[in-house]
Amino acid sequence: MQDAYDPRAVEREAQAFWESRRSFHVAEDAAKPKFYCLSMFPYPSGKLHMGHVRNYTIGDVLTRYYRMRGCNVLQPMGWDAFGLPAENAAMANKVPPAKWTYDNIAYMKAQLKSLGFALDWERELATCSPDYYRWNQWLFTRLFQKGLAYKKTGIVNWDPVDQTVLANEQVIEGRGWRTGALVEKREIPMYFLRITAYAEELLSALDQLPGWPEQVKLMQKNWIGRSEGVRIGFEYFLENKKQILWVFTTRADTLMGATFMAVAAEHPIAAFAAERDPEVRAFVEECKRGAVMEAELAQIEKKGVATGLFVSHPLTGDRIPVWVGNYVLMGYGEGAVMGVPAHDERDFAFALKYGLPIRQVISVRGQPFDAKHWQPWYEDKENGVCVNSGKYDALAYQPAVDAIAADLARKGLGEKQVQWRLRDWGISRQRYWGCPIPIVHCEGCGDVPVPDEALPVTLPEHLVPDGTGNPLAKLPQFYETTCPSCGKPAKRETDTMDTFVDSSWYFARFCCPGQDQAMVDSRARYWMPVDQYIGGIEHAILHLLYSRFFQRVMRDEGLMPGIAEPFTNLLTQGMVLAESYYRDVNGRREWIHPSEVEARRDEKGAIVEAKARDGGPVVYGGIGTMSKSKNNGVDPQALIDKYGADTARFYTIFASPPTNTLEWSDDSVEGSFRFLKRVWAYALKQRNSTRNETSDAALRREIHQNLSQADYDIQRHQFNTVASACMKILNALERAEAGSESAKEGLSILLRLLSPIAPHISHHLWLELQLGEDVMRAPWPEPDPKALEQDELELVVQVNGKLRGSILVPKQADRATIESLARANPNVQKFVAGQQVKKVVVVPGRLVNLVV
RNA sequence: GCCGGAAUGGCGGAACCGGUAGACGCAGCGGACUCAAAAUCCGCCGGUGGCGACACCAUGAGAGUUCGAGUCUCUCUUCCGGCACCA
Repeated sequence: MQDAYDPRAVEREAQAFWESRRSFHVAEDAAKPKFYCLSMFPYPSGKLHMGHVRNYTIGDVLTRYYRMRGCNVLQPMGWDAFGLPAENAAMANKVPPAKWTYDNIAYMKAQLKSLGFALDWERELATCSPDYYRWNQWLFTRLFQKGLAYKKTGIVNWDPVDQTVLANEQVIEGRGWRTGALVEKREIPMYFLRITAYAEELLSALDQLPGWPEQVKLMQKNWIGRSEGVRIGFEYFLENKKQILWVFTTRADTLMGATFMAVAAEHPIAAFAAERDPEVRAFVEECKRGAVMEAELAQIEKKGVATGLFVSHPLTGDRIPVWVGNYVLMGYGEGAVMGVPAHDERDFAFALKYGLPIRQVISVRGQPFDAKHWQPWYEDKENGVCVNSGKYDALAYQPAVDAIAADLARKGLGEKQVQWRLRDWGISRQRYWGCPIPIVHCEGCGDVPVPDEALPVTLPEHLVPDGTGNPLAKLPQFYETTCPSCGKPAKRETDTMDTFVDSSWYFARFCCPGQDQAMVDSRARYWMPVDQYIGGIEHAILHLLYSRFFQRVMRDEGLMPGIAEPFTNLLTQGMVLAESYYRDVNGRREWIHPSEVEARRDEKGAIVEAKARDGGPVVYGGIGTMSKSKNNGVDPQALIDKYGADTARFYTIFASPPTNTLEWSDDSVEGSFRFLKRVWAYALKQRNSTRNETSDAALRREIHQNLSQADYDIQRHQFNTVASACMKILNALERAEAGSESAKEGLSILLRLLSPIAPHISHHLWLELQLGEDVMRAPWPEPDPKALEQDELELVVQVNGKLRGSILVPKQADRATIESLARANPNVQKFVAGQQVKKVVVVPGRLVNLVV
């Protein structure tokens, strides 16, 4: 055994041991409980970043823990390999996205191996491989035939200079990222997946997911957004033909207060009015500029223009003006809303701005209406009753809604309706580096899905995009084809799928390596659902919702009968954050890596001034996620090279609990390395000491107390305190005599506790001290209840809730004994002196509180 | 703007159910070893007052519930994540 801890040698040796024994390979085994532990697969962006190291270390800790607990654990790894960054890199370096992606995969795979993760590499997959994406295509054609995939128009960001569709990320302050041109909205035909058909189930099933964080379930619930309301029709005449403008509202009780209508700029009424009225046309045009992001739309100034059209109120027949409003979303409800200024904050502001009438129809506690001191009565469904509403006066919320809905129904101008916020999932992307949508457009037959025997539609891998549209659309060899139905010349669809499609079912594919006849096979029914899924909180809504949707789609295709939910337990890892700095170069931000910046801070730690190493001043860009675009990523490779994988793993676990954000700090890594060196040194000391049979009760108590706590902590996924427990056990061992039987037991416990976090050093020392053959296969240590027993307990004594002393009491002491011991404490007497004790609170095993 | 989350020493964090606030570690300070440095080891380490025993203050701000609040309730502030074409 080497005197000094040499992580490189230890890690090379342990990894060779695992490799030679295929230690991480697993197969279906009916004799053991299965445990499918999955971390979100990475996008092969180039190198691993700290978020990956954190994510996969957490997964590996659980994998190794459950193995030691006797489970058959599957932990696979793959690559979410399609996506925009590959195209950007291609443009920058003139290299095809395929080559860039495969090179990155090779590099990152080597990095993952060097970190010693217990991954079954025999199941590796990449979503850009035809073996994988052909099943995207296969499933899509099934959904298309069922009507669960369909075509309609969708709105995209359009760069008028590059003549290309931009991702939201490529729109910077309303302008194209490469051209700087003002971005426009454009409607184009796209394919959609009918996720709304599953809205009800996706919502109600959240209640049966006890293993998911409440936070994530709530976010999904709000995203799906079920609301009950009334669909109301407002009649109008257009060229002497009766038409109906439909709106949806959750506050039908305020219908009598509707004084205007607002429609989205994309609404047919707006288009009609724009044809006749230049002012409306100009406004609609204005609405078309700018990006499509909801976050942006929600923050713009609320503006509108009157269309000159009027509708009639379905109950009173009053004439109501129709406006176009830039705050009305075409994608939600009917793309039109009724304006009730007195009882909606946004309508109120709109009415004040444009001088529209405000009519109070709900009253809370009889307060009179007063525009100057308007309160959001609207919110108060509990206490409000109808006023100024004719026959509905004095009705509360629900009776008013019921009565109004019934009256509307009688006229054919309304019905109760359930409305969802969730929209169907537009999957078409006008991009090259993605899974081709398997559709052929035929003049005679329309949109024809590619038949199974012609799948996959293979993506050519040699193209280099240039930023002006999809190169597939310029490649006749790709798009020129014949119709599968009639055989005549036809054009292949050149859009590719949203990469979220790829990641919505990869977990099932991991179960079925080598299967080339089907999307998944019976092995998926053994492994699925995933028992523990681990990934960033930023995926709380979209990725997880799409996966839940896909699992149901696969269930309904008969691929995995009865399995509705893909992930039984979910751990949402916090993000790894770092500071960022930039300087302005010709109006653009040039991001400077934090390691190149020296910052001056005030006494509270806030940054007051920052300078780049080359001397120029830089602007503090705030703390945020590590990202390429902000050039603030910390390369874990440097960490591994300097300290080894075990230190990198131990640090990420120890630095903070997994669900917290982790603010990167180089300083703290040193302590983790120091700890591992001390473990090494202690093991050496124990190996060289003379053995004896002594049992050390105090040492055993301390070790088993920490073990017991660590076991609880690992089960509740608070891994940072498991690492702390390892340190505490080592501290205890170092204080005690090294040759005793208890010290030997303590080291054996320490190495097993440490092995999921720092597996290489644990593996090495386990062998070196002849504690067993392979620590990975050793049983997880159990706390010994006998070691935890104590004859005397220390109780805290408080007077009026303030700590005044402590007492030592026998374990079996009764209340009276404890109370008299507490009163006898001198410091307690000082504070009780001369006052009457009104009450004594005794918390067994903890404290006594005297109330005076 | 909407939805979700977080806030505890100089820093990361601990405190499981409402019961000793600051475990464990980092940084810092003092010391040992050394010609010296690194490494290692020992000690101190929230603030104020006090020689000291100890006392008072302190968990983003303000209120409330309680014998007792970092933990529960309400209001607010700041920061982080998501908002449907980044993955």
